[in-house]
Amino acid sequence: MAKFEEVADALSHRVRDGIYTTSQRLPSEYDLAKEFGVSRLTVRKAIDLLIRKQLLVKSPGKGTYVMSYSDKVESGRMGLQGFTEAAKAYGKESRTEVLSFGSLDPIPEEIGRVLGCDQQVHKTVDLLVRRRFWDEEPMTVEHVAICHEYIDGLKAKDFEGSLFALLEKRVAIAYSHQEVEAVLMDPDLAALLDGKKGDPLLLVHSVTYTADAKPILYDISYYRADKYSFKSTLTRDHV
Amino acid sequence: MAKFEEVADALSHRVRDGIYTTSQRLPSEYDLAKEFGVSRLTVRKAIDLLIRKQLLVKSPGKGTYVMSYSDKVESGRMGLQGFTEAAKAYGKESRTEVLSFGSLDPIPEEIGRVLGCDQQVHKTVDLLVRRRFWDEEPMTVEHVAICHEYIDGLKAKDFEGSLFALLEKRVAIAYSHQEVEAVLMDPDLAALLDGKKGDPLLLVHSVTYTADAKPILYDISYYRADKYSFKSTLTRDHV
DNA sequence: GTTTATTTGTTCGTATGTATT
DNA sequence: AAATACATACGAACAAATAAA
Repeated sequence: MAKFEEVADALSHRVRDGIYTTSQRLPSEYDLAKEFGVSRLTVRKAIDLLIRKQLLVKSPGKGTYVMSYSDKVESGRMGLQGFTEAAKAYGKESRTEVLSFGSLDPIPEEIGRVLGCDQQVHKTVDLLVRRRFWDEEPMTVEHVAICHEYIDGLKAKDFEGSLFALLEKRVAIAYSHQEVEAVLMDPDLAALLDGKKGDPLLLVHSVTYTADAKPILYDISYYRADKYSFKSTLTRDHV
Repeated sequence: MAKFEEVADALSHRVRDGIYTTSQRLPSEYDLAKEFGVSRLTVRKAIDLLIRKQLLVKSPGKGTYVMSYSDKVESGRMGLQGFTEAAKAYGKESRTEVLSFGSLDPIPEEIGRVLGCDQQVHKTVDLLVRRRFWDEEPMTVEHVAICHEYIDGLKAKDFEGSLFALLEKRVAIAYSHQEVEAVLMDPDLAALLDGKKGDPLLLVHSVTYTADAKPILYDISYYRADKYSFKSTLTRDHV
């Protein structure tokens, strides 16, 4: 582990242990550098990391403070993660049922455009449909269009766990663009999600990319609104 | 403007002008440092800024790449901003109607806890209810509980513009915790939002804080789902 | 109200380590 | 194995913002 990560670890433990608490000012960068026996730049990198993790905030000329947070688990605090990983973080059981898996042909126009099929001829895209349970209650139905190259050789049964964990054995996942809408349940979804027509749903479209900005998958998911919400922390960048 | 911001500006212009395009590798940090006549650290800071702004992505040992993005405007790309500011960024007209404004008494338990009224006796909280239009269509109804100290002396009429702009004259806004849910419209909201009972709505709770992590306001907003969605970019932090 | 001390912000130069091709 | 590119780390100095004397 790098030095600045060790310092960041020590600082975040102090926050969790209550040595530094919400709204309290941390020691100055000079003092922390002296205490940890590192340069001030290293302390600044450690603090930057904890700001990116949304644990601290800074104010020029004033100091560094612990960010307020609720006791509830917030998905945004942990960055991009899949359903299985989120469930584990909550200490909940999750289970996944593969409803269908196979080649997507023909490829719908929007999916083809987003996944870059126009730039690459003969590109194959697979469609995976899954239903996911949270503590044995049906929570979400997802349709995932995945570029074949990243899941070549895999079978339906292989997708019963975390898709992200599976993909990361083959490719570095970097980021997702996500859009959240509210819609109403139709009869098909009602049957799958144990609800009824007209119930509220969160509809989430997302596209996930590699570190060199190549698309990996296009996901359309429906979440039961009474069981799921999206949390995030937005910062005001003075740009 | 600092040097690293000038470099960041130049780089982002090159991205917008298509000199560097999606999935293309940028010149190395050394080369950019030489070209701009600055140290490599300055280039790294510029790149870091553009990564925070979600314009670039890096991969160790490989290089720096332009992040894929859609042509659509994304609120997440611009960080924390209010309705008025978002409308301006879209080039849309927005209008705000103040439905009510006055002291909130008694203060509901949850709001009091979040705004820190338990730590500070005799704290006053005001309630502001507004309806907001987007291109002359009713888009959202918001209930905002604001700590009185930040809006002392202001009148209902003062809240017809951007609340953030108003607050920033008095206090530095740093971040918001936000939660998005899907719910159904009730008759009261239907009348205000020009919809009907049972239409889908996005319900957003948010709490906004200062840079030293003190709460400023608690906001509960209802957005017409057919007119509004939340976009964000999540990154996979390898932590 | 001005000065002074504190704290964060910026920038350089330099060296070495690690990951990828 | 070598070249390239990013990652980490140190020391030093000055600038800018804030708060307290």
